[in-house]
Amino acid sequence: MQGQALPGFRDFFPEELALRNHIFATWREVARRYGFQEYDGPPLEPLELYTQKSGDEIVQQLYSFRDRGDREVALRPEMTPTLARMVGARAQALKKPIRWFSIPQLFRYERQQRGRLREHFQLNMDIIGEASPLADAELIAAVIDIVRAFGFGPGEVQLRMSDRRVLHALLVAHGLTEAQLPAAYAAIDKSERVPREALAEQLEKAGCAARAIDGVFAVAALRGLPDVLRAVGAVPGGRGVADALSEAHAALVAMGLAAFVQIDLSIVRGLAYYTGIVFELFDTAKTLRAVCGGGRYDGLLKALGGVDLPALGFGMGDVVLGELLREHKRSFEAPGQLDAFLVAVSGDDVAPVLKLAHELRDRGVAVEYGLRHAVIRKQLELAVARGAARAVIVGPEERQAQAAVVRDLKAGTEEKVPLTRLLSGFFR
RNA sequence: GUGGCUGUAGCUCAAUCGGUUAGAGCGCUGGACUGUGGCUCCAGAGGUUGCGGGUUCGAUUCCCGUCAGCCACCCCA
Repeated sequence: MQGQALPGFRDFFPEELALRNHIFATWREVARRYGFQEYDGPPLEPLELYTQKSGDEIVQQLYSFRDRGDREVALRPEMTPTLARMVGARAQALKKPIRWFSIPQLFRYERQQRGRLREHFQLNMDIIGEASPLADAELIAAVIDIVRAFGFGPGEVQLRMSDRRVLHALLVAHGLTEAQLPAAYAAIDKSERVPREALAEQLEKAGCAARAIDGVFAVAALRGLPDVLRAVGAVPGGRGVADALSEAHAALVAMGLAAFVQIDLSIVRGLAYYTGIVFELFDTAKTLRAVCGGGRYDGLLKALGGVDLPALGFGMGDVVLGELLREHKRSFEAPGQLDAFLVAVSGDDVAPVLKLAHELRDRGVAVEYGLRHAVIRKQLELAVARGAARAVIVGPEERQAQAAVVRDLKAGTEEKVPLTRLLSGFFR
């Protein structure tokens, strides 16, 4: 063993890169359908870009170091600060709403687990400069269409959505103070995985009264728009706070995507900067981590020192998605298959095969041949192993006839084809 | 960063109570079938049993450390 890639980093063997490329191609295709433009930024950024608003504790999770120019730098853990800078630089000139996407490789220095490496690729789609809930619905629809494009239905994946404004109003109505809200959000976020007693204990430590704690669990248990609207309608200050959630949901219903969507107030999202609708996509078996998460972060661009524009976005990583695809055995057509493998019967046929191969390649046909002359059986073996659709056999008899024998390697049938036809239209 | 479980060939696994030369299937390479692949047969390559130390006459097996993977915590891209 010559050693391996660093912990949490991946080598991509051809089959694995084929899967990655398939994922990227699907992402780009859906982004194109939704009219998003692709952008990118540097993988290495100044450390302050991530510490200035997130606090120093995040440095623990960052892949950071001091470079030769004595600068504190970090491999990007997320794309949003870069996006904020780029948008800020041209905010005046860009027509709103801005619809951009990117597929950055992101880095995190933490112990790896399944679905969680130190590096991954993540589709980011963001809409900037639009406060309407239709923007939220637009992004959620894109998420759903991506998994649909991979062949998943509502029985396999579900998108769960909530709204920070609704959570805020309900929690305050239950007697929680602003200072207690982060603890409450954390408890709600974990309400499905962690026993209630343990969460109650943590809320007590945060200073929550017993009635408030019951309120937190009541809020976390709310499912479905009717129940949410009823809860909101019953509290003071609840008027209108669920309008955006209702409108976005109605838009998704209008698009015909209702079967994929659940209103679920246990969805919070960990990041503190979310200000409105938040959502996550899960496999229904719930054996994996969230496939995707996102939401509205209206104050973030300004906080990052940029322009004050409403914004929302989501991230979808290639690791969990890849596991989901593998788990459901979603196959795909491996690209780059050979159109033909040329076979030289005798040593005298090698030069004609080279000539034919190059002429075919000039015409865009994917062609390979044996790099050392061998018996026909060996050449055909290699042709099959390479996944060639056809073998083109050139021997003394065929050369005499200005033709070649084309063998269909799947069907096992053969036909004699004139060289002129091989070079014009037989393959493409 | 903390705790638990695991580690034998490229892959899936075997090896009696601690017993001497660590095996098998698949895959890979070569050969037989001599102008046609998948089948069959023959042969071969490939291992510091993750690594280091300890106990023992003897360690894949028992103990310690370390590294890596998995799981939980932390955290959530």
